[in-house]
Amino acid sequence: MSDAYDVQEVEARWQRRWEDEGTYRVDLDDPRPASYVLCMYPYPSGPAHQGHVRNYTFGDVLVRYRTMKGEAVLSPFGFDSFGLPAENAAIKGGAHPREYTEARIAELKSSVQRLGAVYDWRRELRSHDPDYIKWNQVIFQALLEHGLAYRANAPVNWCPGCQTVLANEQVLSDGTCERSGDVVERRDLEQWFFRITRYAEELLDALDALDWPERVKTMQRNWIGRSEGAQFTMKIAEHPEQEIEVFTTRPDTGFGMTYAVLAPEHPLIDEVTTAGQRQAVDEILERARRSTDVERLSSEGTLEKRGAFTGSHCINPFNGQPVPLFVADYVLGSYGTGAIMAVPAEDERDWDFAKAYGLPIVRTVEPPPDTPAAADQAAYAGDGPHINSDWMDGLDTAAAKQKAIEWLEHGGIGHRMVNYRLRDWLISRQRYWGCPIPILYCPNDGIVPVPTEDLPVLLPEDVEFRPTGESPLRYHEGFLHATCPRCGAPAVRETDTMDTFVDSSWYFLRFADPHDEAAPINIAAAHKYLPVDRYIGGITHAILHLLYSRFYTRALGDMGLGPKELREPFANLFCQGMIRLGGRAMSKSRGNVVPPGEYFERVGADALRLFHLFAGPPVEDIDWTDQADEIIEGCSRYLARVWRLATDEPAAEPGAAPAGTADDLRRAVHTAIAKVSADIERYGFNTAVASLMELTNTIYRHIHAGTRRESVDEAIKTLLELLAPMAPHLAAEAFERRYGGHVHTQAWPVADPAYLVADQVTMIVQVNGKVRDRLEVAAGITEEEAVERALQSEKVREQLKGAEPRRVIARPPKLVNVVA
RNA sequence: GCCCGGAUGGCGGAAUGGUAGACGCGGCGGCCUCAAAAGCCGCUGUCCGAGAGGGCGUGCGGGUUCGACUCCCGCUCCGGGCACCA
Repeated sequence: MSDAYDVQEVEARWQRRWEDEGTYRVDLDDPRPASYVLCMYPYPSGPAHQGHVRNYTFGDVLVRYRTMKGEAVLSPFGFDSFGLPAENAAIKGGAHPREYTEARIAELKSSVQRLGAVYDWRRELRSHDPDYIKWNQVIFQALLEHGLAYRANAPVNWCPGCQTVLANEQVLSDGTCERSGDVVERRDLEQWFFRITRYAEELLDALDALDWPERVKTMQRNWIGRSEGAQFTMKIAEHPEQEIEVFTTRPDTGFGMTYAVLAPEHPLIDEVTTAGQRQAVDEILERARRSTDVERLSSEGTLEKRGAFTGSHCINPFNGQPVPLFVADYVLGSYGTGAIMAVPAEDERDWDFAKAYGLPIVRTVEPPPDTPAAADQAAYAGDGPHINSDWMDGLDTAAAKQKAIEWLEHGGIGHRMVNYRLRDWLISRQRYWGCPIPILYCPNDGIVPVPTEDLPVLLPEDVEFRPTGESPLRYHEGFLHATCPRCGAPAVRETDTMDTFVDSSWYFLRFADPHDEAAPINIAAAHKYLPVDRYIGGITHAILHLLYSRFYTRALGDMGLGPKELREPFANLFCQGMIRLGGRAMSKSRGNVVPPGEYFERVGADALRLFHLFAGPPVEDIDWTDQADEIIEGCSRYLARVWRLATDEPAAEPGAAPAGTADDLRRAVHTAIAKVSADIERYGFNTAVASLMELTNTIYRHIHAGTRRESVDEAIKTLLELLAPMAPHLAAEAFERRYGGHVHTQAWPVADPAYLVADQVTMIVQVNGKVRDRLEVAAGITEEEAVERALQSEKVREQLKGAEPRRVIARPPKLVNVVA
């Protein structure tokens, strides 16, 4: 009888041992090849839920696997500890955000450790720590110095629920806040921005080479939204001294411009509006101001109310004709030049608008016959021969574009232009629980950065949270008042804090040397570990965090604060599927979490880990159904089966002859090594676990069949090694008891190709593509032999009924197909 | 509307164009036991058949191929992303 496996005792003991022995600590002078496996650092919302468990299990498998492969794996952990929930708790009368957050961190850290996931805890990092705040602020000032941070007045997204402005990336396409779900309002405010647009082109171009999920790359491409075209100026007929600038992707359709449109935010509106049109224009401006983005972007509603003639005209440079100048809210002030040439024949929106206002439509591209466009029922935006276009007539779209741009350039009217949808990153937040923006406002000197030696600017502790939701910093006299470091005058401190995505945009660089006192990033250390080799997290961060981090990595490198040649922070990205319960993503805010605690107690961390690895392909979402508990039981049963195998089976006789080289068991072992290794590399954890189960079944079958003890012993040893990354505690305990030594410091087994091929194989014999017989043949069977054996088969002869086969396809030794 | 994913037993899911359903869950049967639990062994897509065996079968309709879950064309449904960005 095997000793009972005391899950609680064994798991706690090994966890302590890995920590005490520093098994997973790495240092700069480590001679092993360095690598970096990282799970996205979490917002500490309390004890782990199954989503965390799944994420950290995947990461831990890779850390342990790569360690056994002989790498020095950097595996750090930290907490994205600033953020709104802590402040909301305080507003509701709870504890101070710091106490609240630190209590949640303790809970999460404890459940992560209980899972048996291994980290170099010396490197633990929390974004609300004074040290991290300081370096966050140092970076902010470097960005300011390099013109990458600036303050500007802009129409911004204001979330009434969160009582703060949001970045564009935090507003969903239906115009609601991604966090609170409230409808976002537009406000004109002075805010801090990071100039991410300076990197738009590079951020887009570099995507191609990244080993990331294609859909994440596509989402980023869409978000950056590059479009190529031309920008040119048009004279205003009634105001010859003024001109407007427009951007178009279709300069080839210039002869079809029958009107032009200014965005309601355009600075020239006042000047070009005639007295007679003043009222109509003002109504549009008023409407646009009042509108939320949702309404403004909605394609619903009558177009008649969405635009107005300004009374002025501009001159179409292509044909010299005056065309009416409108103002309409379908043109955005924040994209391109805030003004467009309108070509209704080749643009759907312009078509609708022209129809609504009775404006002329001139085709410049011949629509294909038998289309709504050919019947003058719709715009045609496709390719085709140009018409009504003088010197572009007959050209296709690409050639016409090229010629039009050259024409604009020669005439000094305009030039080639690339525009991006991406806007600068608005980082100000009117909240308390975030990193203070280290800026003073001086009546004499204006915007003055807090001197580096005065950093960090920390949050005052003695604050009062108002039920109005306003930031308490605005009312904290001690925080608010300061002295201008330049002129000594009384100055006022910036009370906005930074978006928490600023914190998460560089933490992975800080992890390389999180206690460096000289700089935010230790460049030598960062150079050694980065880019991250395996970055694992949810798809929810496809745009926000991952785009900002790519920007920050570049900006830091260019400013000399990070490795200059490091452009991409995450060489490989893996987005695990989420866990759903009741049809919705499992999350604390939805209140449908299944805490892992009871599983730790009942079956242990290993069984829960195995469940997450086995339940389905890691990229896919999984439903936490009633079956989950049964499968977890099954995983627990499987581990018990391995335990009995390791503790009941007699070990090999000392000095006995090595296991036979030709036996099936050894072949099964090496097949499993190859399969499990390849599966771990490609995140195929579910099939890796299946192969381990298969190997276990095979070992039992061999024991019952009386296979030599030495072969069985060898197989069990390899099984435990392969299992070690997935069920680290049981594998370690069983291995130590049976073989002595620490399984996690063993070398990862290597498959010997000699054992991957059997000498006898089952050959499939088909007649007309249907399996009719299976024959045992030598692996090296020749084509002629294979065909002969197949034709001799009783089953085949029955099927053929004496007829001669018309054709025989042989793929020895796997298959022969007889075509009758 | 546009762009991606996906659809396989009762369930989760496996399958470089070559035995569909690995592995597991659930179910059924057997062994062990006084009995149960645990464990071990076997069966488990579906229909016909006592059996041997055979028919059908990877969302639907076509096609390519000796051979298609896999490739191509056209749909249906589900999930996700984008959607006045000129």
